[in-house]
Amino acid sequence: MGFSETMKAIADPQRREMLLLVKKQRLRAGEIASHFPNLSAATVSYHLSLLKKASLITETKYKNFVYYELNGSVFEEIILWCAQFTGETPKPPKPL
Amino acid sequence: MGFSETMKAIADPQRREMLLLVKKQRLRAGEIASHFPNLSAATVSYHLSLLKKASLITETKYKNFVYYELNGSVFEEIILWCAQFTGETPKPPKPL
DNA sequence: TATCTATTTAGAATTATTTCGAAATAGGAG
DNA sequence: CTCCTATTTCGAAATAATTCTAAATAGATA
Repeated sequence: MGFSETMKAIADPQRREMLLLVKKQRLRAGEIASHFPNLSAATVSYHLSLLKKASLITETKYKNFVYYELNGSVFEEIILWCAQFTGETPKPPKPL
Repeated sequence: MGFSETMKAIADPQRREMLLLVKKQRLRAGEIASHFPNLSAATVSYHLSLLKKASLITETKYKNFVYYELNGSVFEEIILWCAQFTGETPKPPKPL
């Protein structure tokens, strides 16, 4: 997926919370959903599908469970993109 | 502003293009708008206001012009946030 | 096979974002 | 003071994102 979709996925605080959950350990969809008592399982599934489309997580099916885990490599691309905006010539503020 | 607003601001490709423009040099709102022939000046002003609320750019008023320039420091915060998801224990994929 | 559990998909309602044209603001020029 | 230029704000229309319930899917178990 493209950079826009990745950033959009990360822009949502509930999806960021999901990333933190699967960072610690591989989890089933239902275990993730149970961390969000105010969301339906269908809504959590929707958010997970966005994270998966953005390659931020991967899924593995086993028995009738779906396991999700983090894919850390995409974050390195984001870091590279951000780095072009940091540190470059501290630019003394010239008068207009 | 919060992290969500910052990421949401960056998630839009037109706003990212604006960031690249003001990275090179401080520009007036009208100069930025002229890089987007398919957008009205009002729309560009709206996007710039989002970037400003996210502290990704700063504005300076002089005569009846408004100058925008990049604020690189926010990108360092994004990099720090992303770094927590990279490199941590390459995690051999265990069987389920 | 019939049924149960885990999860996703479909469809609809709600809310948020993007965009425009028109009007408002602000400062400079005549 | 009056007009002009640069930019933003307002209000409305179009588009996209989020959420739900209900139905569908898939695999396990009795």
